[in-house]
Amino acid sequence: MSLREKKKIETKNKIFEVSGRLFKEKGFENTTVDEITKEAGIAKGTFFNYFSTKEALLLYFGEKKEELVYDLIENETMKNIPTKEKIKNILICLADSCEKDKELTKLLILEHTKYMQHSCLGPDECKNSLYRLNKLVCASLEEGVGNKDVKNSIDVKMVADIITGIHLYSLIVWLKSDGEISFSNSISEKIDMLFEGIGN
Amino acid sequence: MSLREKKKIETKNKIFEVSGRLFKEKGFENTTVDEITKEAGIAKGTFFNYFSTKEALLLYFGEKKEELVYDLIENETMKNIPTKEKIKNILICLADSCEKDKELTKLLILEHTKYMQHSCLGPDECKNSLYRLNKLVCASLEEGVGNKDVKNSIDVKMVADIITGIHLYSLIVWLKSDGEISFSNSISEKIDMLFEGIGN
DNA sequence: GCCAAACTATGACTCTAGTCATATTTGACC
DNA sequence: GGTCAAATATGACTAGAGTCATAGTTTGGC
Repeated sequence: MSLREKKKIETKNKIFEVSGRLFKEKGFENTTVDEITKEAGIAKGTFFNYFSTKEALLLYFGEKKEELVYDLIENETMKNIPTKEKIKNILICLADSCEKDKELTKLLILEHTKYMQHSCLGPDECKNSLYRLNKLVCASLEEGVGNKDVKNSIDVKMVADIITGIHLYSLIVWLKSDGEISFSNSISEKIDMLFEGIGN
Repeated sequence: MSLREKKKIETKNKIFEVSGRLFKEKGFENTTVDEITKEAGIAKGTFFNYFSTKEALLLYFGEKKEELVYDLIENETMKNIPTKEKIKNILICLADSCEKDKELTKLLILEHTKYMQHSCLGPDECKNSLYRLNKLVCASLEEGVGNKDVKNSIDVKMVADIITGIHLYSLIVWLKSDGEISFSNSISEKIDMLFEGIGN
């Protein structure tokens, strides 16, 4: 590795490390790019050579976090268990990961909502965690139709959308709550309802 | 009405009118508060006497829009029809309203997400359209349990959350699409699935 | 009509994200 | 180890949201 490459990685890590500390200390909004660069010992302009906006840095934190959780989820999808359990497990993995850092989760939801609108990326290229979840659920459901765990009359994509929606709104309710609700518990019960139906 | 009150209403309307035109012409982001105030013939500081932030103005547009749609929805809730149909109708009303101005809907989703996090308002005081929907659906479901349209073993609040989630994610998918999808159609099918269940 | 208090308008100012022309550093080649 | 081009760093600068001390207006009581 060349000196140039080494320095680049070092600087990016320095920004990541310093900003992580500052965000925890004073929150994302109350930390300025000026502070980050001063603490990191670089010029302000340099920051923007590494992250196109302050929000892009936040998304980078999100990516790092997702790398971890999607490894766990990958594992779950391999298992040979009933479809309902598999989908529950996927959602619980995600929920657990969110529960580990509520503040970051809040900020990321906001950023993802923002980028959802501005980016011209279709659902497929988009790195957004929701789309990723949607595709995983879709795959599990297709498997479920094959296994006869799931009615074969349904439109798999539509059900994946329902489940993604359940995840998203449960997340929002949990974020708004003061910690008395468990995100993963509430998700699990909702999936049961969807499988069994609510009508008489 | 005193002169003072009259002037206040006049100024607020002027801001509303001018900004509505500018937002349509060049979009929300590309319109500055400076431009709005110049066109409206007031000083910049005055703007902030009426709307605490530029985003608050956007939320005001949202409120005006919601006033209209919630009148229609109110009507639907009065009708004596099967619970499933009633809930579908509520969601379709909302969807139709969103479909009338996609750009505004996009911006409002973002603002609501933002305010969801900052405001310390609980679900009850919050004007957020999602919470309002949630409560309406909750009421219809309770009625449905009474009518035996809906299983009485279910947790009504939880099902209302599922339905709100379906609405939210369908909205997001529709916003991202290039108009080929109909928001209200997709919602309707999803509600059928929830009532019938997807499991075998 | 006059006055003080309450309310409203004003625009210069601050704060911060993001830009960009310029300066510095690095690496490849001779 | 000198030279050039590409990559990277720099910080003065711009733009736009939001603040606030001050100036101006309205009102109600006398």
